[in-house]
Amino acid sequence: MSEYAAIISRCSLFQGLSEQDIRSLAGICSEKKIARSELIFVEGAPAQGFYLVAQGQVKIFKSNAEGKEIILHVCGPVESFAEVPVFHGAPYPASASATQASRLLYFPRAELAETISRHPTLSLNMLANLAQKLRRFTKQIESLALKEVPARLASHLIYLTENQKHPDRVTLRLPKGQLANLLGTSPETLSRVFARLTEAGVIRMEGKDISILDRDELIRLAD
Amino acid sequence: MSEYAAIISRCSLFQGLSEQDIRSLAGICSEKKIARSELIFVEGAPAQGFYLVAQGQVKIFKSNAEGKEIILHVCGPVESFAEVPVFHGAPYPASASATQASRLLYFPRAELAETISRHPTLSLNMLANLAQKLRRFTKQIESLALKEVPARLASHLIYLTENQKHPDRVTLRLPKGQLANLLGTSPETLSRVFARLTEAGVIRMEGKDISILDRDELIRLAD
DNA sequence: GGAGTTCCTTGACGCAGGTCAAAAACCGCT
DNA sequence: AGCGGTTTTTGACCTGCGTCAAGGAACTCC
Repeated sequence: MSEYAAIISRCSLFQGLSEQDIRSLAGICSEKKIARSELIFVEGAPAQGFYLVAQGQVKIFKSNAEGKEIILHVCGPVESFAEVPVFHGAPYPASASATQASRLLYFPRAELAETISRHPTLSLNMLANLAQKLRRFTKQIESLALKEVPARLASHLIYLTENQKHPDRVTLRLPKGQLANLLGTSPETLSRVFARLTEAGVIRMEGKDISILDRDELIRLAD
Repeated sequence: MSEYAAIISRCSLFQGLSEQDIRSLAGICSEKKIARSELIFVEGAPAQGFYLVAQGQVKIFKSNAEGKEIILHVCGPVESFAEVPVFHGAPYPASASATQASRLLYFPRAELAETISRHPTLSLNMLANLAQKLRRFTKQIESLALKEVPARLASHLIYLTENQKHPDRVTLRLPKGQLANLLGTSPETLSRVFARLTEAGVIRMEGKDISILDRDELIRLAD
């Protein structure tokens, strides 16, 4: 099995496809190497396909004229992004750039369309995938509109501990400044909130490694 | 053609289906009458199907313990909501209630699954539909995180004028207090911002009817 | 080892907007 | 027309957090 096929077969989008289908997808896609902090596409650019992260990490974000940015999503290996524009010729609704040097697989829209229509499984996977993203956005909107920064941070920390071996220890996969953008706040404010949580004995920080000392309190803070 | 079939055939989800399919869908669904401000479902409740608005208006929202709420979406006639849970047994991610007395068509998940898998067109419609909603959420997140209230209101007003006959006149379909929830602010703040815009000669208000006097300025304010 | 970079923290300050309270306008009903 | 209920407006007050500025800390590259 080719390396591309191996990556593709591990992506949730393509679960349940035959080995032959995977091979044909591997034939369709092309590889892109992206340097750290390089732009992959900008909001408003015409969209011709979607991406799958093979290695590295990518952020999807919006920014305004003053350079303030909000991160919508962070994608690691075997996650896909920019599927949305595939379904109506519209331009990308947000920008993407690499937070680490990355290797991506790119699937052009045109070649993909045929595969999708031939495979009900694939449509259903994509539906589940989009539905999942909608849920996450829902949570993010709720956070921004209804919670203040300490609650947002608390629920993010709890979220990070979920689906993970050790329940009381997390490692941030993002620099703190970027985490601030993800939570819709400023680095300064985030730093202060971290300090307060440490002060209160709820967490302990060593660089990007965080220990949860009082999970119950964290849950209470998250609302 | 039955009344249900007529409504179903006007919904974007079901475009391109045969008349016979529409009839079979009409057979699947059931009608629910909902009084103004009645709850349709609450966040966290198990989800067994999705809805289509036949008459009236429904809001999808989240609220926290203190009763603060953020409106995620407002649906009018021939719009569908709560499609997301159809694709994974998960509970509703938000609550829904009627902002006006409404009649809804309800499609149970189980009966629907069969129809979906039989109709690639339907999957593609749903994909387009979900993609559309993702775009809207993207905008909402951007608004909340990157813009202040006047900019949010300005872009909402501009949005309302789009897809509409008269470009300089809009009628709010929501009470102002609810609009505040949609924009992620309080009725008091919204009222003040409206007053400032009127003062500045950008708009004129007569109850729920708003005239745009200076569209360019509104666009500038929206960022 | 020193000189940039990039990232993080801390302090001081100001303001957008949330909250509380009360008045005013509006609405459907009888 | 008048009444009880919502909805909207206005004023006064207060606070969370964004911003500016400056100092550390950690990492990379000669």
